Amino acid sequence: MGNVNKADLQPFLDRLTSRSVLTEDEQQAILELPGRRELVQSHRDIVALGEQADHVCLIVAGLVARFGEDSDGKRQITAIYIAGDMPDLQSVVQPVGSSALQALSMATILTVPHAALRAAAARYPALAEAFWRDCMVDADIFAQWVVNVGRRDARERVAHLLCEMGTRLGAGPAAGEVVFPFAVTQAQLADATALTGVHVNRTLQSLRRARLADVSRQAVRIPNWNALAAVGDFDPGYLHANVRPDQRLRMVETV
Amino acid sequence: MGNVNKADLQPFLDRLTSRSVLTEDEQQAILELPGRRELVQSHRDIVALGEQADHVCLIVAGLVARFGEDSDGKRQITAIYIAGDMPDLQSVVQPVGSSALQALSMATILTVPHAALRAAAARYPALAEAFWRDCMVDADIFAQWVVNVGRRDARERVAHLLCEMGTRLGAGPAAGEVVFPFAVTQAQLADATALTGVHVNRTLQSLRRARLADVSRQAVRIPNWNALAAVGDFDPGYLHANVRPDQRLRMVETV
DNA sequence: CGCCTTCTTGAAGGATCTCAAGAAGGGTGG
DNA sequence: CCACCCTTCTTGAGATCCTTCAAGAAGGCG
Repeated sequence: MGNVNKADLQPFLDRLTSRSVLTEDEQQAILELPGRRELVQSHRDIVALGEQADHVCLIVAGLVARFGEDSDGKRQITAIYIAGDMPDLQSVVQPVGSSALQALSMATILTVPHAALRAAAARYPALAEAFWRDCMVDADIFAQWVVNVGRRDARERVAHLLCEMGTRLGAGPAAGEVVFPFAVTQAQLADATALTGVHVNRTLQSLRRARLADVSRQAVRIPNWNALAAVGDFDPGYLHANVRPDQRLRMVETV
Repeated sequence: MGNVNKADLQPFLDRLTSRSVLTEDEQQAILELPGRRELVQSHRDIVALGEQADHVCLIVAGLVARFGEDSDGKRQITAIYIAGDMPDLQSVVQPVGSSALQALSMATILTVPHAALRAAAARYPALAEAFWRDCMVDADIFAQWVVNVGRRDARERVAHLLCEMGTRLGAGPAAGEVVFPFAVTQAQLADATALTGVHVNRTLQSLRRARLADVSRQAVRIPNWNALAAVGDFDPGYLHANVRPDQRLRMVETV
């Protein structure tokens, strides 16, 4: 489906440099990663359950989710990934995963060989560090997701999820109205919040009536960010987004 | 209090080498890590919420949990750590965490300076790799925890948790009766399973009546491991425990 | 135009929570 | 060694949030 384009890798590099300090050379090494562009249809597996991979995928466009599954087929989304994310970066170091990756909507991905990432990490320890750090942010999000699903009621859960996605997509927080694209079905929201589709529907209606959030098939409109964040008990710290430049990290020396 | 003992570090090294291939020198570097032994009372914070740490903690004995908290004070355990675990290893690369670490029972820990771990990782890239890998196993456990809390009912949830802890503590799976020490209160089980203490109590009674598990304040007795695993829909793959020696991983070259 | 997915609504049932209070257990000091 | 206290465990009854089941409406795409 076509070869890699530097523009495809830029969002991933931006993601890394938003939290880690990288030299010019190190940044260049990221932009020069090889990869193959692919188009994935909605509901199609990108990584199947238990599959042993020799490449990772970088999301260029669209939404991708990590799925866990109960034996009686009840699905649970454990993470949602957006453009610039490398959802299975951990497979570089742990090739057999225990969950599946599936496109939530039509998505464009870039597959990058493990070998290339390992070579880059071996050449530049700061890249290994940045990779590790990025994975730990994902782990923080997992932990927060447990709290969300475990300790909040339907309305709070949905509100929290909308705030998380709005923040990660760079739309919030903001004083006025916030609108961001978020093309998921109510059934997918149900899989993410551990509710049923029916109850997600009623919850979205309730949020809309309360003028807290208006979720359509294409986008989310949040008239008052702070009000929704209060309902969802949302504290963005765990996302490690919007890190101030002087707080970006680098432990290793420059080679 | 008191100084580090090599015997304290051995379980951590065993944990690392159970999944990663390390040379003699690398193993020695782990065993020579400096640290301070400390005793932590039950219910005491080891790492407070949002605290910036300059050291990690290694559990020598006892149980430690990662806590998330709702704004109205409802607590949720997002992970339980046992002897040999380094619950905040990720802080080496991400020093400000977004959750607290608290002792579930009286625990002995070893505090190890970040500087020492960073030096070891810089000297031996295979150690950095092993650290990263270990963190990713924890992340896999988080993801599974989301499924557990999100998609299983009370009985399944408790059964799954018991199987997970039994497996991690090296007691299961086994054909006959399995007994392992697990000193938690019902309130703590409730925090872990996202139930109330009252309902955990009734659920434990139900498991006991069904001869599936007998949970006391000190230990867990599982008369029939496979039966409990079936109830809890437990598939141990995500724990990456009991990895065959030939499946242990090393990506980097030896220095 | 017709089909298939997604959304919407109603009604009934159930799993879990909340509130309340008493029993049991473990440790401490007199 | 007993008395006391505080934590933990246990039990009951009523309330509630969410699910399940069912069916029709709306929306998108060939």
